[in-house]
Amino acid sequence: MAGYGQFCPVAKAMELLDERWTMLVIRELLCGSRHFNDLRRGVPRMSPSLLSARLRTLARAGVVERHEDGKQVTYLLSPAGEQLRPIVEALGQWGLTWMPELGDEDYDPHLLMWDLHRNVDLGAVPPGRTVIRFSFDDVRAEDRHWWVVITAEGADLCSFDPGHPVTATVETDLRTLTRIWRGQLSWPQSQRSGELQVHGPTHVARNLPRWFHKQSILPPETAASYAG
Amino acid sequence: MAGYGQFCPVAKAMELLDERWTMLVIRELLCGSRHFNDLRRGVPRMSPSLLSARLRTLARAGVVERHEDGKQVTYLLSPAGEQLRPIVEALGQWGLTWMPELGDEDYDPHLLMWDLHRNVDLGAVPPGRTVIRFSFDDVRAEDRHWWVVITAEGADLCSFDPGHPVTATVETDLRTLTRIWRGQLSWPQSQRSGELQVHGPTHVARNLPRWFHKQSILPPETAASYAG
DNA sequence: CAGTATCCATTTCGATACTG
DNA sequence: CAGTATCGAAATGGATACTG
Repeated sequence: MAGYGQFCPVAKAMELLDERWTMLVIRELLCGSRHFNDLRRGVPRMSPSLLSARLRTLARAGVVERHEDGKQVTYLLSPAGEQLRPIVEALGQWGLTWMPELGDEDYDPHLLMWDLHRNVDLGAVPPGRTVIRFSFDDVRAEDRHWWVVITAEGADLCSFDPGHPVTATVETDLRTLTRIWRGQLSWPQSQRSGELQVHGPTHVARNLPRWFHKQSILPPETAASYAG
Repeated sequence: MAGYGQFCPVAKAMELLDERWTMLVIRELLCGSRHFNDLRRGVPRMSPSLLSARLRTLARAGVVERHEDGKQVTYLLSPAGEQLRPIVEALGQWGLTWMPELGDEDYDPHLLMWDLHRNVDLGAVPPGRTVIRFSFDDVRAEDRHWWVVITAEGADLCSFDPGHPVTATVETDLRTLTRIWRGQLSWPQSQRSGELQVHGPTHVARNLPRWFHKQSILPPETAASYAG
């Protein structure tokens, strides 16, 4: 894609940032994804070659730093990339306010659970192992059940029964949990209406909403402690 | 172009905003352009059909309002569009800081003079008619000379001699004035180095930098008073 | 002034398969 | 794990001319 041929700094910024997927890759990096396959999970509809191309472009532009530590490849935002954080947050806030409608395509249990599990507030969850099963009654069998396994080390996401005893079960539909997660609906509200039910010990049912709490976009230090 | 298939508000915002040219059209509207051909002057490399398509998309999304007053068609930002102002400003600041390099393609006397003339601080210019001629010694003859005619009513831009007596002449090269205008170089600095010369009465030479002063992005009321 | 219409070159992207 | 390779379909948009 050609540039805009304008000296305007907005134009120069958008030459880089308005390419398809680019802002979402940056969002993933802001959320703490550091490795190629982590990033892929955040943008699963993006082909790996395109993700690779975008990362190269961002690195060339000085927004992303690519580090090779032996076999391990790590992508980090440079200071320039880090300074996009308030912009990405503002775009998210704007999107939530002014483009609140979702299409059928936008509901995705993989993406939802991936985002939920990486926003577990480890400090809020009781010590020991906690296993929460999520079940979506309106999703095809294959993607219906999810397990979030929380220990002091972090939170893991499974799409199959990991075998540990389940602490509590959340039964709902994909739209409801998505709307809660986007901040358009509250947990208690949806529990009262019956759209979402938590089965398990009372204290768990009461506190669970606090365990999954979307930080707007996690600062990198915080995100690092979640790496799993 | 298909959407992203993500519930993330950033993704929903970018589905609209990351299409090529879209942010520049919004920038133009933020600067106070209200009519099709005004907008074209701000994005001259965009084909009219594409501009038309983008305006339609933005109107459908509720970011732009299209008003027909008789034959006159006016485009205005809706509240949703207006709330993009801080984002566009932040993108400009980010672009200036982190993508400061310009390519040869980015230097454009038309665009520069168009932007300069619409940022004249009418209150700072002495009463009566003031005519400033700008001459770029490194631009092909056709686009070398520009006249900015300032009266109480507003500032007009001519690419031909309008015939009025010239109050002062600015001689420089396109790169220098572009860099000044982007805030990467100061007027006095470039005058000292000789890259820019103002020929005319001393008080004019001294004050002229204050007459052209880029407001980051003009609020609409202010912009309206410049419409001409 | 405010756009439409047309048309094709180019780009871009998605899908899929494959590799060290 | 971290990508590359390939390929074709789709769409994107640039150029130009034209209209009420």
